[in-house]
Amino acid sequence: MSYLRIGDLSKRTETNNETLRFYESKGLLDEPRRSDAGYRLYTEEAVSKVNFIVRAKRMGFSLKEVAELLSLRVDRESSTCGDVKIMAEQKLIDIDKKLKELNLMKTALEQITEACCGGEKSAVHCTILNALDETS
Amino acid sequence: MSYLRIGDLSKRTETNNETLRFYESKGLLDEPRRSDAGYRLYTEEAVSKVNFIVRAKRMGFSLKEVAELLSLRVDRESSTCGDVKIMAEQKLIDIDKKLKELNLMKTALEQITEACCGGEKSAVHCTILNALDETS
DNA sequence: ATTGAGCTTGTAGTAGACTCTAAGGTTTTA
DNA sequence: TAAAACCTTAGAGTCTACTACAAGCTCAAT
Repeated sequence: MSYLRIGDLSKRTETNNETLRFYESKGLLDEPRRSDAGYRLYTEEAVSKVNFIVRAKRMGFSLKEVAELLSLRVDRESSTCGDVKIMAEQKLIDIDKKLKELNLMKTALEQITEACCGGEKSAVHCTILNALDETS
Repeated sequence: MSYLRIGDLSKRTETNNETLRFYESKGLLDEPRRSDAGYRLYTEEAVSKVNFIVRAKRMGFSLKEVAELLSLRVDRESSTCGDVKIMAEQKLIDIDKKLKELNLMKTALEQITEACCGGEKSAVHCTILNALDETS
């Protein structure tokens, strides 16, 4: 099929051309193939990769952490297991922590919407902090 | 009971004095009572509030968004329901989205650790992007 | 009473992550 | 074929969120 130019890639990934070049300069994206004129030519793989970066950033991971996540690569033959496993497990711990905290916030927000209009709760004042207190 | 000085508060909240003053300057923290000498005197409520800020930031919310979350306040009497409810529901949508994405990442990471050492999968190369592909 | 830890304000500096501009070459479309 | 839309690099500028002084006051402990 046909290649993607930087503008095509940015349109499909909630980014823009400058950001994509910036990610490349930071090593998050591989240097792509170039056309004769020097235009960057991307494959579909780049779309997945950029979308992953965008999502991971939204989760609160820094670009450095995103780079680490992307670098997790198990090669069965070269058996680089040790390091990869330790790192993946650490990231799993981070993610579980985020999941717990998000779930708490969710419960708190649900209590607020409930307290708001016609809920059972008779809260005179309901804030997210009150709601969290009642949650824990 | 006794008050908390800024150092006490920072020690209990994964922050430091400068950051707390910065948050105050940005309106995330109310201006606290002052001692005769002008020292900031905090209550236990401030501990909850700062801890909430720290957690929400870790979830990828910007300070602006954290301020919005903190401002969600239902007063039964003044019934400011409409706005609060709309905003809380929007934040719930954001949080659900983050939860979904985190869970996907979690599954992917688990596949990587599994592919790593002795798992059933016969992946020659396993990266987080491959794992995510197989997940979806 | 004095030393050291802790607090004050104000201002400047930094790191991370973009974002924009300039000057110019390329490709597409009317 | 010429305008409009797209691409290039290099470098400067911006925004967010701190972080680090400087100069000085206060509090607790020896």
